[in-house]
Amino acid sequence: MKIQKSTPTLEDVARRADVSTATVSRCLNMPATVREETRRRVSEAVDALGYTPHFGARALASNRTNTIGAIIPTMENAIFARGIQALQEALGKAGVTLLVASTGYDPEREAQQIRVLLGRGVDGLLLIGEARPQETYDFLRARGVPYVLAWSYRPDCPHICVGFDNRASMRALGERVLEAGHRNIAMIAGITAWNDRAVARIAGVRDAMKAAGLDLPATRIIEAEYTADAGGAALNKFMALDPHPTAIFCGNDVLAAGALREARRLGLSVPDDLSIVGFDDIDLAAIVEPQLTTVHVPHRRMGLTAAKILLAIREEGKGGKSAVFRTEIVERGSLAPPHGS
Amino acid sequence: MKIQKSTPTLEDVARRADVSTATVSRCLNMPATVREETRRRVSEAVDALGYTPHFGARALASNRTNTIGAIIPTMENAIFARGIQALQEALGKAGVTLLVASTGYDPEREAQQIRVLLGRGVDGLLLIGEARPQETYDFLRARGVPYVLAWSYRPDCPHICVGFDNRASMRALGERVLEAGHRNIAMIAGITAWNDRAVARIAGVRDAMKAAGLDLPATRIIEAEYTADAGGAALNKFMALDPHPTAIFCGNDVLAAGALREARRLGLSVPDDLSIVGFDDIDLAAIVEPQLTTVHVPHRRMGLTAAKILLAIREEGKGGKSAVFRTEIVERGSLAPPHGS
DNA sequence: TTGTACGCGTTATCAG
DNA sequence: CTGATAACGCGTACAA
Repeated sequence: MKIQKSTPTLEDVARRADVSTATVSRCLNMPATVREETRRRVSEAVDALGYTPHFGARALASNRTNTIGAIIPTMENAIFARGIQALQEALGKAGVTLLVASTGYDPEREAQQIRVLLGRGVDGLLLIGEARPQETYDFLRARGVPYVLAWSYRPDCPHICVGFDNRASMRALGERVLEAGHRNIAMIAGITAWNDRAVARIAGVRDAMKAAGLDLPATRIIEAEYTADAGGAALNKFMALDPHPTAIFCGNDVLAAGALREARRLGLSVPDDLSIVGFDDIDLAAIVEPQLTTVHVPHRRMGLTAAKILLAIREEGKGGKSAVFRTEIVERGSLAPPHGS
Repeated sequence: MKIQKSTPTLEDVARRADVSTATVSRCLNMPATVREETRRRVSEAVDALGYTPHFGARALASNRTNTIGAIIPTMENAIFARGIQALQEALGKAGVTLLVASTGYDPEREAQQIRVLLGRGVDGLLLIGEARPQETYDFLRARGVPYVLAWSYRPDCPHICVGFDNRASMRALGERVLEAGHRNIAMIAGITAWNDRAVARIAGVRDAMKAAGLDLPATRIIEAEYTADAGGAALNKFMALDPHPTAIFCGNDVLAAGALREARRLGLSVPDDLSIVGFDDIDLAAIVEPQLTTVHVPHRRMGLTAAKILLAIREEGKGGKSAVFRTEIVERGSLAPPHGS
């Protein structure tokens, strides 16, 4: 008596069902082409043995993995977490597995992760944003991997994108702030290196100001990591100015929440002494006090749409159309006209 | 002239470096056994071609995947996001890829995801908490997959765990609340079905109360999804009671933040009219106003330790020891003695 | 130190 | 409808 310790293989199943391995394989992949009776015998053997196909072998032989890869800056950001979760759900329903990797906003690590995922034979790739070294794009193209850029969209982008126009969105918010009467403005931006969303959001603010004949000099912009603490520290510097800004744009809601907290610590009242606006409309935006005026982005819908596009590309080999989402401004309590206007 | 469209293989590299495929393979896996000069030529060819080993082939030949799977309830929860991120970083440094799947708190989907990951040949598995059907454990054992339970620990747990004692932690917080003088208490708990953390946290509150000769009847507990809105709704119900509770325990910080917001909406002052305490100490806890008194849990360190254990198990085949973390109470502004004490 | 050759579990292409 | 059998890309004894 020998104990079957190792995982059962196709051959084990074939032997038990008294057919060839080819037939078993067909039962699993194209059941329609197998006689009813045979199929029954096979599937009986399959679950008697608790057989599971070996993924690696299957990938090797078929050159297909039913796998999509997503490479994001970090999981510790609610916006990616939500979107990726939605992506995963949609993919899962189609029988496709999602592999997630993160880069810490480092383009080199992104390139490396792309290799890893390609090595794992992903059928397609989701990347965040457009900013990355040309070599990375070259590599992608050389390999012929379908990829989609998410969370970012601009007119004339030469790639398949599913996202929204960060610049135009921020410009719209900028106009709203200017309409309220603010003229002394500053911005706590995200780190712009290899982050086109951060860059675009700055440009959006500048667009709005330029249209009003104003300027946003570099000295009025502080780049900060996407943490509440960094947002608070930046706010502190701005408030040391005299006169200090009456309105502060933040690269995202986390920065804005941090700025808000720091303002309170300084004894300032928001929005009476100072207006603060964010971006993304994550849950946090409606939890802090006052609630944040911000730009609402449909993260989950973007994840869903990305899934659709990725699946379509995978099926039809090529093609795939970009998808743009509209954002909208959510007015809450953190924005008001400046004093004396 | 033919364009190399398909992925380069070991053989391509070998040809280009003018060595055998075996040597290339060795360069990649046991560099020490290859002459310096040869190694140089090979690695040159490798990145000239942008070669990446084919995962499936490697898994097939070596019967090893360098892959660990993690199955979590959801990515949309900061505590898992942080822990998983840390896990991934630590695993990545060891050259191991992390596969993440999520279940939406559904044990059936968990069982299914386990199957999927096993099919992909993961060398080990990280699961959240201890509560799952016995069949799932049986299956795991039958397959001989090493697994670790995380975010949860209790004395006498028969599995390898890396976590903290939810019950004792919440009991400690409960004692603090009772010390402050509260006697009229309620709890907004997480959904307890298949969630031993939620169950343990309730038990912890009860332990503390029982020790003080008090009782927490089921009518003083509302189970809510881990969202701010659900927390707010639950708080609303409790405040309709007369007399209403003076202190409210929350299953986690998100529930607490939601309760806090709702309290403000009702015109209540926290902590003057009502004390609210949370659990987890996520960033949010220090952002809301007043800041939350809560239980600090070292999520990142747990992820790191889980990685270590998983890697060790993978290396040594079996074994592996549980790791317990101490939590600590963080006193902030949301807890104060009740009125008139 | 390096090369040869076989096998890993599956799919796909043929004949039957 | 089913069965041989040749890939698929890599790791690893075994030889040299």
